Amino acid sequence: METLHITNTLNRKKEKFEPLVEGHVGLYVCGPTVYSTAHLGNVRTFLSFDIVYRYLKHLGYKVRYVRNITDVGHITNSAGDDVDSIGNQAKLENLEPMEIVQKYTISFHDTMKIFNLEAPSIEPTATGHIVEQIEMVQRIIDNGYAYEKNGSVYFDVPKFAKEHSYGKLSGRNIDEQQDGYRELDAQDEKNDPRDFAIWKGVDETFPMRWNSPWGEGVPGWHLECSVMSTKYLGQKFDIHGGGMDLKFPHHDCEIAQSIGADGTEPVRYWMHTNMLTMNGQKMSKSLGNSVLPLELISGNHELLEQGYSPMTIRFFMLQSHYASQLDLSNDALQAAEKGYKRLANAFDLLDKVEHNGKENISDEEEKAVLKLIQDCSVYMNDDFNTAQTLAVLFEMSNKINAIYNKQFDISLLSKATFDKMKATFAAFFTNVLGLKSEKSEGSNGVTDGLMDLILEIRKSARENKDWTISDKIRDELKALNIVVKDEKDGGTTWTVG
RNA sequence: GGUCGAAUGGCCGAGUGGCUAGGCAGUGCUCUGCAAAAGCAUCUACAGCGGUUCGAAUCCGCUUUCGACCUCCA
Repeated sequence: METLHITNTLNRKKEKFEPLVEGHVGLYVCGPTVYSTAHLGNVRTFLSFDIVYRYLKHLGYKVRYVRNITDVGHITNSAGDDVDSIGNQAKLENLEPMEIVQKYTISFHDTMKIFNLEAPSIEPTATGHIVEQIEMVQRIIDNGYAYEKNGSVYFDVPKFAKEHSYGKLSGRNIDEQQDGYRELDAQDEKNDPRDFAIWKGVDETFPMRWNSPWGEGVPGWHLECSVMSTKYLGQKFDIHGGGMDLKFPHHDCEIAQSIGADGTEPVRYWMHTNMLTMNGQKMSKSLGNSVLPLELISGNHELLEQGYSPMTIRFFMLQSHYASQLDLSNDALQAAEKGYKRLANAFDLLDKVEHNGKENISDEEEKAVLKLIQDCSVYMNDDFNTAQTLAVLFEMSNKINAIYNKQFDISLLSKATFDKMKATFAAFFTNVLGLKSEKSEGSNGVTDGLMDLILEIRKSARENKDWTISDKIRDELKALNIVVKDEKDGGTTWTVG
């Protein structure tokens, strides 16, 4: 594929991507609710959109990437009681709601950084856009798609559905939804069980609340995304993403709200990432099978045999397509760890291999490498196929390794092609896939100096064919997790891990 | 019950109507003082049953199994 194609979950078809404004892309992703630590499933979704963001930029687009922070606890009805997730957590931790928000926002940012995710261009908060949310509620009321009851405002789904399509993202038929709903609670004031709150009146027992034309309350869950995407990207914008589990009701409601308020279908390309599973089941807090990023890195979790580095985890996730379910398991992670190391090792060699200037070009080899170079883009253009792109990088690493170890005659390639392969490998490894070498993190000036000294001593031992000493040094270092490699040309390298 | 999506070799995972994805593990060879790494070669596949087709793991139907959403979730 010469140009980027994206699977649009609105129609489940792979479509050619053409931005609204040439050269610019507006990207909105539903961010986290900051009332607890993000788990790995959350990381997977944001990682998937990190790739989208990075690749769009790689293609030369100017991207405005908006990812919100939900810092208003949505009011949910649990066992007849209204509960606000952030307020609830604040009570548990004996903190102010905004302290909870601050604590978990920082934690979220730290986690994103650990996995080398780029920060979005704008990270707006729900609490920072209360005014705009009230205004949007008013527009929806003015347009006749919402009604006020006892200080709350509800979106009138049946009325909207008569004039527009409702539930098309999730493929839901409005008329068939009646049965699936629970019996109305006695205090439920909606006209129809399918209606949803866009403003929810609360009393003084809720610490987070704002004044509005309908009394004190909090904005509805779905509203903030509609408001902030409209504010920063416009009434109509290019890409809206999120986890599959947000398709319904969250995203279907967003569409309804935008049309209800401004008469505009807001999103041109919807993207949904699939779930990370653990033992075949969706990872979620309520199921109690979630793994926290730091637990996976340290290995400190009852289901884990060992810890895995952040880049191993990133690589592991990139080996599958974002739209497929991915199951977390020790076997898969261990395989990923070795695979990542192999690729990272080739990346580290890029600086050490140079073309010798002699060209005795083989058409076949030249063509094969040129195809690899092109394939990186071809596969990324095909709905961000990171798995295939990694496969191409592995093929390039074969070449790079072979050249480095003099198992392949570099003169069979032109200097131009060879240099292009190096540049492509580096660009896709670091900029597009967001991987980096973790090697250097175990060393510093002192270790480097010590290692030089030790290896110098070992070198003289080897020159004297004193294998006892040289092997002892190698074995003892190995016990310290330092791997020593003797290379063909007589040199010796070392790595941690 | 409704909606949607899966089922690929020992494991993980891409994927297209005809052309060996890739990684991990295994086997053989080369290189090497020995290792390690690396390179080359090689072995295990497309849930089952029908259908469409010159040709299907890929399209269609049925069966079985599994998952997601329908309540907060990325």
